[in-house]
Amino acid sequence: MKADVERMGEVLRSRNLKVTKMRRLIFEEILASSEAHLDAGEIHARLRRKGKSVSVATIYRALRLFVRIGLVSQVDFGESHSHYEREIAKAGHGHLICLACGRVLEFADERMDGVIGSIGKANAFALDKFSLQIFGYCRDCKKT
Amino acid sequence: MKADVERMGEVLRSRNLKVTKMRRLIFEEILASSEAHLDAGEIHARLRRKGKSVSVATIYRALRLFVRIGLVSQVDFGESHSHYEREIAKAGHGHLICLACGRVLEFADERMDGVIGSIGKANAFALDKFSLQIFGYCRDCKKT
DNA sequence: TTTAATGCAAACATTTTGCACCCTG
DNA sequence: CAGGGTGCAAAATGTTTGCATTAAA
Repeated sequence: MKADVERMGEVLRSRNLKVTKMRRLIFEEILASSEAHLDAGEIHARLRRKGKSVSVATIYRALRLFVRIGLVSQVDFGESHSHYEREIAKAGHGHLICLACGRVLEFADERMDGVIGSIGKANAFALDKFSLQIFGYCRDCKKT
Repeated sequence: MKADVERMGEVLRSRNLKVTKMRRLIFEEILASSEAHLDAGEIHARLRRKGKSVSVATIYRALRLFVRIGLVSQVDFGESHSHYEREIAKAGHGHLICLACGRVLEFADERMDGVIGSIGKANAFALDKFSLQIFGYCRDCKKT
């Protein structure tokens, strides 16, 4: 986690971008709540609760930047806003979203990469990334 | 296509919903431009161009309804708004999105369903649907 | 006729921008 | 101290809602 923040510094410096207090706070918040798949509003609320007041504009600017330089990835769970998580290298990584309680589970299945690679090849696409959301009902919710 | 519109009528009637002129126009527009993966604004613009003025509220209400009753599916290409396409039964259906020109290609790969089914099982999820977007550069754009 | 659907405009939610000021490098 | 970063508030998007009116069944 501390190492991640240091890496953030390196990545920023290597691009002549500044390592500011706000960027550190925002990035740390994403790391600290990796389970939660935070959205911009939630990041704002959590920082505020800790007495760190950061303007929403700064949060959105930082998030966009983090995504652009590959520190964070932007994910969509079928809502009207995006969520953000630390960029994960794991192969075949995606999310299972419960339609009842909203819970989000991560998964990683190496078979995905193979299938997606061949889909790309079949369509003459140079692949960059993919985004897979699986919707259903989680263990607890499917009972009811 | 005409058959599809009739099916729309049946589905609506079976739920005591009304088969209105506006709903027909909106649904026909989605069918007619199935390649285009229209968004709400585009549907509004196309209908207006044809001299059919439909309020945006009606378009959004119809789209939400169509999605709810399974006539249309809502897809997300990483933009700030949704696109809509006729609900497609094809197994393992997803989209390839070109990061340069924005072109959207559909694909269907039966292997996907197997992989996704086993991911669901492994996580005790009762699957409902999935959404897969693959981002990259299309044949034309990857050259440059 | 009765009930759902529509249009309009206002309200909302999310994200972006312009600009004066501030801080990191 | 130069140039990027921040805050604020206003604007831009995208979508939803309340309410009076219209049109299916």
